[in-house]
Amino acid sequence: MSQTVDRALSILPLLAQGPANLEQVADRLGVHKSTALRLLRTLHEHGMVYRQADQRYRLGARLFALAQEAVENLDVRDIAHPHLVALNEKVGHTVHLAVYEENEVLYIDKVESRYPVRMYSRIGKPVAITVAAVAKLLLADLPEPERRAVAERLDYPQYTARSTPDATAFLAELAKVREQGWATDLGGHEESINCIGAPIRGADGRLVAAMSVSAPNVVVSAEELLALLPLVRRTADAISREYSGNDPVRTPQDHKEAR
Amino acid sequence: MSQTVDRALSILPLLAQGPANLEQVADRLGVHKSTALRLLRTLHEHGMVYRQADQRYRLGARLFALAQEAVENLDVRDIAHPHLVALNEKVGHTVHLAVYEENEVLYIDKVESRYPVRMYSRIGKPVAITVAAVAKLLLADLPEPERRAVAERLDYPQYTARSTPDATAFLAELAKVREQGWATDLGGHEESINCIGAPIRGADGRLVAAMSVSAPNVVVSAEELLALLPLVRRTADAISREYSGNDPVRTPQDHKEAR
DNA sequence: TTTCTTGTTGCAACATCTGCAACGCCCATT
DNA sequence: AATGGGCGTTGCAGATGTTGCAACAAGAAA
Repeated sequence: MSQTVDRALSILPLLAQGPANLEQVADRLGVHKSTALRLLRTLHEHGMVYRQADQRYRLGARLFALAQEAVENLDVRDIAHPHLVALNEKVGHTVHLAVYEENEVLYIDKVESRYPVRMYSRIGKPVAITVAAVAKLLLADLPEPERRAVAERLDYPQYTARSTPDATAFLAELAKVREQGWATDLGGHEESINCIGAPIRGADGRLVAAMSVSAPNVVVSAEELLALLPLVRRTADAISREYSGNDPVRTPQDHKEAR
Repeated sequence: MSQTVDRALSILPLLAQGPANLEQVADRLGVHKSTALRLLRTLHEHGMVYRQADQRYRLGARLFALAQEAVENLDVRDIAHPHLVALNEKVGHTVHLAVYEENEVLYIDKVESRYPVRMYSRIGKPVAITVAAVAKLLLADLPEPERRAVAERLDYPQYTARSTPDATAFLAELAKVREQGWATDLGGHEESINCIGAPIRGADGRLVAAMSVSAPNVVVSAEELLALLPLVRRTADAISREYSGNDPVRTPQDHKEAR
C-alpha cells in the first residue's frame, strides 16, 4: 500500500539474515543506493537497525525492547475472555483460565456454570496444583529440571482417593499430559467433579496459560465431558492464535510477488 | 529523513503500550485517519502489526520473530551463555549479560538465581544506566568526549539514597571503574540488592559486553558478594578470550548443547 | 426507524520521494 | 607520496507516491 514503508520494512527481514552494507541492501531491495541510505537512516533513528563498527547494518535494539514491552502489556485475559464466554454459552459448564507464576498456578478468569451447582474456586486463588487439569498442563510445560524440582517440593494432599499420591506419580502424569497435549482431573480434587483442560501457547510455543471446563458428574458423566474435548482444544487453539498474532501472517516472499 | 517511514515506525512504540484503534493511532500520530489506515495496512502486510477481533491493532508476530533473530545475531551471547550458566551453578545468584548500543545499555542474557528471591530485570530491557554495574563498565569504556557527552545527557533518578546523584559523580565513578577493571552497584537501584560486574573485551581491547552477578543482601552481604569478584572476573576473562579467539577455545561443543 | 461512530475508498493537489551524477573519504597498491 | 578503486554521502530536478478531503459503508446505539 505504501511503497516507501514497504521498502523500509523489507529491509528488516533482510538484515535478520545477517549484517549487510549499504550496497547489498540497495541491491537486494532493487533500489538506488541513495534511496536505501535514506531508508536505513530513518530505521536507524528509530533504533530498528544498528550500525556496527564496520559500517554495516544489522537489526537494532529497539526491536526487542518493543517486543518486550508489548509482551508485558499483553493480557491473556483480554483476549481469552470472549472465547471463554462463548464456550460457556455452548456447553453450559464452568470455564477457567489459569497461569503459572512463581511455583503457583492461579486462576485469572472464570465463567460460571449456568447450572445451579457451582464449584469452589475463585479468581486469584491458587489452584490445587497437584490435581487440577490446568496445573498439570502448566507444569508439564516447564523445562525438565525445574519440573522435577517443583514436583518434589510440593505437598500431595489426598483430597480424594483419586488425588495424585506423590511426586513420582505426578511426574508420570505430567509426562503423559505433555505427550497428549491435554489434561484431565477426574475427581481428584472433589470427588464429584470432573475437569478437562487444554493449553494456550504464545508465539514461541511456550504455554502462557491453560483453560479448563469443569462439571459435577451429577450433571454430566466423565465420558460425556470428555466428548467436549475437541471443542475445548479448538477454543484454546483459537485463543493461542489470537494471542500470538499468527492469524493472517504472510510468508516473506509473498510481498515481492504482491507488489 | 523519510516522512512516511518515520510515521509508520512511530506507530510501533505507540502500539507497544497496548492495542489501539484507527482513530487513536491517527490522533496520536497527528495525521488523517486515511493516512494512518494506509500505514497500518502496510505494517500489517509485513506482519508488524496484527488486527485483533475487535478491529484494534497491536504489534504482530513478525516483530517478535525479528526481535528473536536480532537477539540471536548478537553473537557474544552464544559464546557467553555456557559460561554464565556455569557461573550461576557455582554461585547460585542471578547472572546478567549486557551490551551498550546507541546510548542505551541492554540486558541480552540472564540466568535466574536458584533462590526464590528474584529481581526485576528482563532480557531486552534497558538497564538503569546510571547505577547498574554493567552500565558503569560499558560507559567507562567509551572514548572520553562521548563518555562525558552521554553522562551529561542522562537523567539521574534517585532510585535509592545510594543512587548516583549527578553527572559529576557518575564520571568520577566511571573513572574509578575504568581504573580498577570491575564495577559494583551496592543498593543503587534497589535498596536491598548488590551487584558486581566485570568487562568482556573483544580482540581490539574494547568492551563488547559486560556481565554481573546480583544478589539481595538477605541472602549474602555485600562483603560476601565481593568475595566472588575473582571468580566473576575469571569468567569474564574466559569469555573475552573465547570471543576474541586468542586462546585455545575451551569447549566448542558446549555451544550446541547450551543453546 | 434515525442518528452516531468508526472504518474505507476515489480523487486531485502537491509534498515527498526517487535516481542520477558528482563529490569526498578511506584504504590498498605502487 | 601519489594513484586508483570502493563505498558512503549530498544536492537537485523531475515525477511518482502520498496526503487530506469529503463522501460512502457498516455497524452500534438511541
